[in-house]
Amino acid sequence: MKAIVDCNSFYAACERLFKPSLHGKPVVVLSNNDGCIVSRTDEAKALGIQMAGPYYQNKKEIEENNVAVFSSNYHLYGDISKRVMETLRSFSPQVEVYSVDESFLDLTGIAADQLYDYSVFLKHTTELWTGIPVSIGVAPTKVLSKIANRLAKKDKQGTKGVVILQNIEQQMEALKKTAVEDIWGVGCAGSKKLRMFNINTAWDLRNRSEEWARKNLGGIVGVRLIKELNGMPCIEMKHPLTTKKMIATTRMFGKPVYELKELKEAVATYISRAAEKLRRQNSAAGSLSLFLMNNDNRLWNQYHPTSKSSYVILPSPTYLTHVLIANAMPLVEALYNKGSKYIKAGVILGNIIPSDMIQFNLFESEESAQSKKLMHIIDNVNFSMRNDILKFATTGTTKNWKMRQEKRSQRFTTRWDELCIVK
DNA sequence: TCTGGGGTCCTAGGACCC
DNA sequence: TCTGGGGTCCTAGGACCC
Repeated sequence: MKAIVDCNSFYAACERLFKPSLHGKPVVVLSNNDGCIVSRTDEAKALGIQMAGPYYQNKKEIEENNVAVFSSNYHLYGDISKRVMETLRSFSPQVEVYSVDESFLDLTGIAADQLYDYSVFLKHTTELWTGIPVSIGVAPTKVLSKIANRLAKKDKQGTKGVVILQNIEQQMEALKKTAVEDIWGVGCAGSKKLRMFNINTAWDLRNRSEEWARKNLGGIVGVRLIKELNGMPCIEMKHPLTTKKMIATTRMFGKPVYELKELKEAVATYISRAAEKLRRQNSAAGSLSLFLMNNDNRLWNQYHPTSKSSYVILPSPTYLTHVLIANAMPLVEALYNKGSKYIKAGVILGNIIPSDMIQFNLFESEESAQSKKLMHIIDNVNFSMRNDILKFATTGTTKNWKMRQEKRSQRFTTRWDELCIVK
């Protein structure tokens, strides 16, 4: 059996952790640039505040109801997430961290009649050790456990936050209660199609044949989904040490950018970030792609950005920040159009290989050994001091384009000077 | 005025090869 | 006049996830 453990309103819960006065009160957390609402407590949901809705559209509701608002504080959430995952690892030898706030656990070996008690104990321990409330779904497959989890979350009182789908009767009841759009793996396009076939619940879909799914539901993707709904595992637990196949850093600017110099600074900064992630997993990138997004074609106040992109295959895979920056700058120049109003940029590192598999070419100088040391020092200093104490000059010093985060809380757990003060 | 960021997987279609 | 079949690899783009 597989469990999915999902933190309830994770970002908002992290904020509450250090502001106990917010318990029982509505709280929302905003995306980068304070753009959208990305986390809401149950109290905020009850006020009708929509997930992923733009902040400014909900502002009135928020102010009238005294909703606490926070900008995203990724230092805090990342650190709390680690504590939660560490706790989960003491309950199962195989934990797959699926996202910042959820993990799959392999519960093979737990006796069927013990699953419920074990899950309840797991839930209580996690909440006791970390202060973050969680919901748990347990079932033979990942898709079914996601369905169980959703039901646990929806009815926290009735289920006590734990739902187990062991036998077919329990599964049938759960699937009948689940609309097709709420199935993990069925998105907007898929659900529209299913509704057209008069397939409205997960139970309806479960009873379709694999052949039908192959023809009408995206080939093998659909077949897998049907099997998983029928309790036959097709989506296996992922190995914890798998490395990323692409690494991206993309961001909206805090305010529009018109100058080439500023664009170059932003791109160089994003590359520094991406290269850090690359080195953290001991990889090198073989290609770099880059996009600039402008908002020149605004019609009737509509949000209609257009983006231009370009890429380069690197002469030899690398993890060196300055080499990546040097390769990217000509691309920025080529894409830049004077007079355009740029609102976003991004870099994506691809063709990723393990760094010890780099094949140096004939003309590689001894410089690379030096550079390797330099990267090591930069990463260590930046990791311990943070705030990019060491950086490349091309990343600029003014950063007019930096994102807005006007309501960010303290980084309570990762900075000495921002610790929580108890009177 | 104001609409996030970072990933994965799959498919179709083109280029190329023998 | 006649103009194959089968395979691989790569890229772009779509769909989906949190």
